[in-house]
Amino acid sequence: MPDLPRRKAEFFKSLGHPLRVRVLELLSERERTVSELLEEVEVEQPNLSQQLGILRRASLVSTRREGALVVYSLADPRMSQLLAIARQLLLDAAIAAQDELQHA
Amino acid sequence: MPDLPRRKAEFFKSLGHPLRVRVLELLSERERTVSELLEEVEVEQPNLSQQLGILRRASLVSTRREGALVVYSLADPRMSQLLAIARQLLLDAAIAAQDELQHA
DNA sequence: TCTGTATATGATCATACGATCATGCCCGAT
DNA sequence: ATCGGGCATGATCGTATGATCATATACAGA
Repeated sequence: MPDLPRRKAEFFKSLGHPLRVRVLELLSERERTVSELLEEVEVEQPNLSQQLGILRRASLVSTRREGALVVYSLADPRMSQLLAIARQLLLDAAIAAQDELQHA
Repeated sequence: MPDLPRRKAEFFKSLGHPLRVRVLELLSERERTVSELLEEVEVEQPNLSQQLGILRRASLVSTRREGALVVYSLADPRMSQLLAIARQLLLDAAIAAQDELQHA
């Protein structure tokens, strides 16, 4: 079990990109093929594929082939929880920032 | 509420560094002064301070001055939860990887 | 006010990351 | 067998990030 902080940082680093976060949120709803993802996320195909590769190598997502298509899904359902907590945290922080401004 | 995916990516990006993760985990236990942190984390002072600055600007930690010292603490207790989930996720992934090797 | 300790900031430089383009591979259909 | 769609990979290049060094600021005590 070597170097947990480092592994954890790798993990979070993989989450540190708007496109990758977007993909994970889409996959939180349901699994999708690459083409489906491609329709939702205004980027070029190689770019998406590159980012999917990063998520794959970080084991955040898993894939299976379905004929000519490749289906992506979350590797662990707790990823959804994690994203949800992050969302709440951010929303509350935003509200707090609002309040700051009000009282300034 | 502009650009939530982007903000979320910024958030995770802030977590994407071994030293910063380490600091957040130390702060999960209890608040600490910079010097206390410095004793635990084999890096030079300016380096630590730089990373603390990133955590501060991302509003992941808050600080207060105590005389000559500066005390750091988590800005939101849910950060601990989030780190805990990440830890579990990683541990399970590691175990799964082990099993793979066993059966290979 | 001067000094030392605690912490932060700026500059520099090497490395890592990501967008883009070109190309390669896999698969189903003809 | 070959052709076209669906996806992945490699190369290149601009930009962002982080380690390090030098220096600045804040504070306590003398």
